Amino acid sequence: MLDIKFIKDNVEMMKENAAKRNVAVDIDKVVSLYNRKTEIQFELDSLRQKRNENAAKMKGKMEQAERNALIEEGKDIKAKIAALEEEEKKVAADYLAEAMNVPNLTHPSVPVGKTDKDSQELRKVGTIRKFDFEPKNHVQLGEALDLIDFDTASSVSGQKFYYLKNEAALLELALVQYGMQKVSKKGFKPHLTPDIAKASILEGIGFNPRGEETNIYSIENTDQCLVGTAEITLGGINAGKILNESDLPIKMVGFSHCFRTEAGAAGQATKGLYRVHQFSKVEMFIICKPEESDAMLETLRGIEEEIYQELGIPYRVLNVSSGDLGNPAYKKYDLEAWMPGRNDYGEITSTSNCTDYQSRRLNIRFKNADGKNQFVHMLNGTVIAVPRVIISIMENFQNADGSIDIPKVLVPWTGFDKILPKK
RNA sequence: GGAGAGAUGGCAGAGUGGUCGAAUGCGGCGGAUUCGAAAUCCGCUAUACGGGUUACCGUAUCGGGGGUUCGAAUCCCCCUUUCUCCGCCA
Repeated sequence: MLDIKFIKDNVEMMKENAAKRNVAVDIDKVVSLYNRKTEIQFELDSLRQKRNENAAKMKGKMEQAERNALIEEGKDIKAKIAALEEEEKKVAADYLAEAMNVPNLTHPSVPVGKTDKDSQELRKVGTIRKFDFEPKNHVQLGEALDLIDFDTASSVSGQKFYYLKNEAALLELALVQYGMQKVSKKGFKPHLTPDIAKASILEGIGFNPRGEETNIYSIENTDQCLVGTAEITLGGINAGKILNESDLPIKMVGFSHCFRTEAGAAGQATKGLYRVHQFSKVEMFIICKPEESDAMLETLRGIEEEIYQELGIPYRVLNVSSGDLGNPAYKKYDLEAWMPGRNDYGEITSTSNCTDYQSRRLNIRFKNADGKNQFVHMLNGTVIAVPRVIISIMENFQNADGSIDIPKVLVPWTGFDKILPKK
């Protein structure tokens, strides 16, 4: 959601922006619905003023005939208000439905393009290993080392679920510990978050919890959903609040399970742990003043890079193209890790500056130096998306004898430095 | 899951149909007093939207939604949520 006044004043620019981002939205319709809504509100206000004045006249004692006349007038006003309110409701709903589809503005440095292929590679970090043996992918390794069980999970839970077993189970916990410790030492307050949130919060963050295209599991007979990311519950913490300027920036790091229906996603590119219905994730979230958000995005990207350098996983940094940003993001960086099983890079983190797009929907503001309430800027970034990091570790650090090396920084949390072949 | 009691401004807390955007206290801001401070006294002290675009005016908001009424913080219905007690449970 953007400031409607800004949209009204920049109709052409908003149309170009939506086109650039591959978003079908009727800007003219948004503006005309808003104008009609304002007209109706003005009429309603005048009618209500009349009603209030009419009622005020009846406060004291008066002739019954005079009172009856006023009551008749009041009834007449009441009917007019009711009719207009009906129309207002309809127009307001239509307006909101269309306005919600307007994407955020786009940072000037974002490469224009339709898909992820148009994203700009900023740099590659780390050395891609040349194997002197035939490397296995993580599915093969997982089976050989008794680390991952897809078959049992599919009979117990359904396809695209998995059991992590033995060292892999401990590796998940180690990654979560490592991520939470690492980032909380940088001033991010650690949170364990609910895995369920209300649909209204999902919408505020920019997810669409309903409809055929949705990637969200909803809970039958409630207005609650399984979260797709802790971004939802971390962002929801301050919904409706007016924050003090001195409290900003607010930096949080949260752990949650993430649930995604992944409707229609299947095939070789998403096999194994790469795209699953449930996974664990550590996520950063920042609420800050508007002028700080550009720099905060670089901070988040920097932390992500530091982590993958420490883990020793080769990666590249992408400046995500306009068509692949999603509605809330103003600018987004993805880190893609080298995954030998794909013989390609695969997305491992994503950090976005959503400016005031989410804060408008969630109504999160701060009182600025002039005493005015201003919308905050909100950003998020992945620390550890557990299954994809496990893929990267298993595939990059496998040895000819079938064992897998554990990155040094994780050893304090795993308690072992190697996963050995089972007898 | 059952029973009961609540939800009012930054906080505490009055208010059971029109004189209530809301008493009073605390807190906050400004001023008086003082060499200065404390104490005391006086005044001000919610948000959003819309119109004048300055000192103003209007509308809405007393947990949320719906209803009754000429008129609702106040009456009715539904929901949410908090507390207390009981049950169940890791």
